[in-house]
Amino acid sequence: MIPVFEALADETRRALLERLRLDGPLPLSALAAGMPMTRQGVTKHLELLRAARLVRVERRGRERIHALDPQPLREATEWLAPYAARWETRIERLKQHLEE
Amino acid sequence: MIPVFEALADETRRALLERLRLDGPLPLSALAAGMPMTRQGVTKHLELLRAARLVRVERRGRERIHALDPQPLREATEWLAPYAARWETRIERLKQHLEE
DNA sequence: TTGACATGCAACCTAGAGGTTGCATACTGG
DNA sequence: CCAGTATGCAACCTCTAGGTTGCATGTCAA
Repeated sequence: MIPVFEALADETRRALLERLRLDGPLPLSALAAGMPMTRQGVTKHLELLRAARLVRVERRGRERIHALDPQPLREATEWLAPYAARWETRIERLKQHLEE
Repeated sequence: MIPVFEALADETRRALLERLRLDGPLPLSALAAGMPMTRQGVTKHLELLRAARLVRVERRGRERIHALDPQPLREATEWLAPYAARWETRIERLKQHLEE
């Protein structure tokens, strides 16, 4: 059980999550392409993201499709919420943004 | 320039931020008391939080008062916002499904 | 069937995070 | 002034995160 903030601490992992959010489910090879590291390096990051329940993996033929699961990010947002009260009336704008 | 998620990745640092949020500005000695580590250990974490602009330090006599600065947490919340849209729409879909 | 592609598995390397101990420095109150 | 409190500074230790290389396995396409 990897805490979500630990998973978010790494730039590579954040990039992977962004990629999955924008482009939808992808196989490892697609995720590894364009990354400044080896495929095996990306694999390790994906394993950690999976341990943090942020990605779900599903076999499809010889590929393994990785899909985003944003649910654990909710904990993170909820942890941050009380601090948001500190930076004051900006909350309203954020609320509106979230409701869109 | 420490990215904020890296600062949030450690349980001890999150505890320090919580403490500062709830109890207001505190000297190092007060923050170190009750922590399961040495004062110097706490110092290192506070230095990192300071590098991440999450705490401001101010000398007062022989004490150094540490105060929370929640501003950088806003970046974190904003980074998370688009993902929140995902679980919101999921909930909406679920609602609609249940209403059928 | 046979390459070629997608991935898994394991061993290995290295820098830095997270912690310690020991001592130095600075301020304060009586 | 002196003793105690608050903190800084530096060296050191250990473990693991983040990356590599090399090879094995499984699957598709012709």
